[in-house]
Amino acid sequence: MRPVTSDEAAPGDPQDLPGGSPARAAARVTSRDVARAAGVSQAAVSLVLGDKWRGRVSPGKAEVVRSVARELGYRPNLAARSLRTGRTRTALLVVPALTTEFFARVYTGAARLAADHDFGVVLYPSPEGNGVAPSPFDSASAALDGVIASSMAADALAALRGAGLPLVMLDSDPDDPTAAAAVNLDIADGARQLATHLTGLGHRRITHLAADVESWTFAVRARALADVLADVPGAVLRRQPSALGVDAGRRAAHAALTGPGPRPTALLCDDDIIAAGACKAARRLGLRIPEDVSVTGFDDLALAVAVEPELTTVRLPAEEFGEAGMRALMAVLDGTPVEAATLPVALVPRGSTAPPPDAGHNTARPGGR
Amino acid sequence: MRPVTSDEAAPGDPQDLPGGSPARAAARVTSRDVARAAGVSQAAVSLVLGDKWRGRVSPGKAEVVRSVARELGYRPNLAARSLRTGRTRTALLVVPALTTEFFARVYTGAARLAADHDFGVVLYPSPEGNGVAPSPFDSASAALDGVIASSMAADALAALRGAGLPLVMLDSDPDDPTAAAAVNLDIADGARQLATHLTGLGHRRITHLAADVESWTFAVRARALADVLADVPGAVLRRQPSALGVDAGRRAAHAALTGPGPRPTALLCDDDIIAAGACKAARRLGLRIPEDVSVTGFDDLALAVAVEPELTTVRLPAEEFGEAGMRALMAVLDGTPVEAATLPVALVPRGSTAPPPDAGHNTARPGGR
DNA sequence: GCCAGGGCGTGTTACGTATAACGTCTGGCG
DNA sequence: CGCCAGACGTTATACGTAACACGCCCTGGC
Repeated sequence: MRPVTSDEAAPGDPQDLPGGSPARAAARVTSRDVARAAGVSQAAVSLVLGDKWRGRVSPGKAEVVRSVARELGYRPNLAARSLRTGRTRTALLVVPALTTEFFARVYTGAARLAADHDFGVVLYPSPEGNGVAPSPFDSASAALDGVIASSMAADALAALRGAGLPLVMLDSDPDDPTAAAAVNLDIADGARQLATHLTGLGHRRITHLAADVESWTFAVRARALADVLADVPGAVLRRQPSALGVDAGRRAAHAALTGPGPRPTALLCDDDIIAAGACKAARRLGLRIPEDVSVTGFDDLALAVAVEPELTTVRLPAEEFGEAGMRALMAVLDGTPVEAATLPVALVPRGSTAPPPDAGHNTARPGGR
Repeated sequence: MRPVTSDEAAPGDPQDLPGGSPARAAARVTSRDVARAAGVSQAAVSLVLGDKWRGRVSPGKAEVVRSVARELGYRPNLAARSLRTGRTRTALLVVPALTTEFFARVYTGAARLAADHDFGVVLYPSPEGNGVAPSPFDSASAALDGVIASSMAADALAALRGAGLPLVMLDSDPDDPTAAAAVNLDIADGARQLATHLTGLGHRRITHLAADVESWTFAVRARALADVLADVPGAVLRRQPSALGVDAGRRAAHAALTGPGPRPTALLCDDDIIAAGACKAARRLGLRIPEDVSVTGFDDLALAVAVEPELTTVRLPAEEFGEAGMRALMAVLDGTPVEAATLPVALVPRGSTAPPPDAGHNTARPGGR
C-alpha cells in the first residue's frame, strides 16, 4: 500500500474550494502541480522557472508553464530549494543596535539591494554591553549565505570568523585581514573637514567629545582630528570621553565646559546625539550656541535638524553604505573579485558653528546681550 | 578530518586552509554524521536532539548523542527541517518604516521574545508612498509561519489576508476582523491624558497637528481629543494636517500659529518629530516655549529629550509592544486562544508645557519682553 | 543509407530531517 | 506459564526542488 501522494486527488478535481477545513492554510501548490496542469514533467517546470531552458524546452511549452504557474499562484518552496542547492539567498547583517537611526538606514539600503538579487536580510543586533551574546548561528534563521558586519559589533566577530562564511566588513580597520571584502566610509575625511571648518572659523581651543566605545570608526576620528590640529599653530585639542546618548553627551559637555583651564570655544562631538546633549549642557550654563560655543555632530541624523540651532555635522551616506556592503557581498558570492570601497562623506555646515567669541582677540563675555 | 568547531579555534591552527576549493564553506556535519560517531541511528539523533526521547532512547545513549553532537559542532540543517515539518520558525514583522525609532524598538522587543522561542524575525518595511510594493512573499525569506503587522502598513495588508497566515495586528481598528489576534497600545488614553493635561493647565485654544496618514493610530488620537475637549467649556479644538517629519511639522505649526483667528496656546502634535518641528516654527516666530505656546509630542523618542525644552509627551512602551505582539503570535501558533491585549501608556510631563500666557484672562501679547 | 548531433523532454536521484511503523527484549502480572 | 506493556531502537519514507543522465526524434552531411 503506497501512501497516496497528493497528485491523484481526483480526476475531475473540484477546484480550490476547501470548504471543510477552516483556518487551514491553503495547500501549497508545488512544482509538480504545475507540471501536471501544464502537461509536462516536474523537471521541465523547474527548468523553465529557473530560466535554464535555453535548448531544453520549446519556447511554446515554456510559455505555457509560466502562465500555468502564474495562474495557480505557484510559489517555490524555499526550504526545498535551499535543501537542494545548499544556498539560502539570505544574508546576515550584524549591527550594534537597531534603534540607532544610522544602522536602521544601513539596513534599509542593504535590504533594498538584496531584494534586487532576490536575497533576504536578517538582522543580528549584537547585544549592547550587558547581555551574553548568543552566537548569531544559534538563532533560528541561521541558514546564511554570507554576513555583513559592522566593526562596532566587535564581540560578535569572533563567532563569525570560525564559521567560514563569506564576510563583508563595514568600516573595519584596514589592517584587519579577516574579511573577504570591506566597505568603508571616509570617516577620516569627515573628521578632517570638521576640524578644518572649525579652525577656519578661528577656533583654537577645541574639545573632542569622544565616544568611549572601542571601535574603529571612533578611533579614526580622533586620529584625523589630531592630524589636522597639529598643523594649526596655537591649536589646542583636548579630549573628553563620553558614553553614547543624549544624557551622556550632556554630562561630558558639562565637564568639558566647566573644567580647569580656558573654556573650549568648540565642542566636536563623535555623533549627533552626543552633540545634542552638548547643546543642552551649554545652554544650561548660560552659553549661547554658536555665539559662545560652537558644537558639531557626526552622522547627520534626523535629530541634527530637529534641535536648535541645527547641527553642523558630517553627513554619512547610510543607505548607500548598506547598499555597497550588500553589493560587495553579492560580488563575493559570485566569485568576482571585489576591491575595498570607500564612500565619500560631506560636511554640512549649519547653525551650530560660528567664529569663536574671542575672534576679535578680546575675551569672551558669555551671556551678554 | 573533522571540521573544527569555533570552540577549539587555536591561534595557530592550520586547519582552515582548504587550498583546493576557495570560498567554499566547510562541509556541514549532518545528523547522520553524529549518528555514526555516536553509534546510533540517525533517527535516534533526531529524537534526542528534538527532545522527544522520553521512553525511546536510554538516558545514557541520549547523553552520548548530545555530547557527540556538541563535539562535532552539529547544527541542524534548517532547510531540511523546514521541508520536513512544514514550519520555518520565522515570523514576518511588517512595519511602515524602520528608520523611525519607534518601530526599530518594536522590532527589538519582538526579536527578543522570538529568540526565546527559537524563532527568527524578518522585516518587511512596507515601502513608504512612492515605491510599488512587492508582496512580502516575493521576498526571498518568504517562508513564514506567521505575520505581525502594524496597521500603519495598510497597503501591505491586502496581500497578507489572502495568504492565510496567522496574523497578529498591532494597533488595529478593533472593528477589523481579519486578524487572528490583536495587540494595542492605549493610544486613546494617551491622547486623553495629554488633552486633560493641557486643559488642566488652562489651555482652551488647542490646535491638533494631525498626521495626514490614514491609520488607526492617528485617527484614534483625534477622536479622543475631541471627546475630552467637548467636555471642557470654552475649549476650541482646531486641526492642522501635517505630513510626517521635522520639516513638515515646522510648516504645519507655522500655518497654525499664523492662521486667522486667535492664536492657539497649545500645539498638540501627533508625534515627537512633528512636535520638534513645531518648536522650531514657534521659535522662529519669536514665541517662547512654553511661556507663549505649549507643545506636546507623542511616542517619547530619544528626540523628546534632545530638543530644548524637553517635550511633554506620551511614552509608548515600544519594546513591550513588539514583545506582546510576538507573544500573541506564539500563542496563536500554539493554538491557545489569545484575547486582545491593550498596553497602558503614560503621560510624561516635561518642559514644553506650561499654563497659557492668557491665564490671567488677559489677551496674549506675543514676542513682548 | 547511416550516423552524428542538436532540439526537446523525462526519469531518477539526493539534499538532511522528522516521524510513523515496525521490531526486539525484559520483567511483571494474571 | 503465557503474554502484554513498556523501554529501547532501527528502518523506511516523504517533504519539494534542482540537476544529472539518459532517451527519442528529426535533420543534414558524407
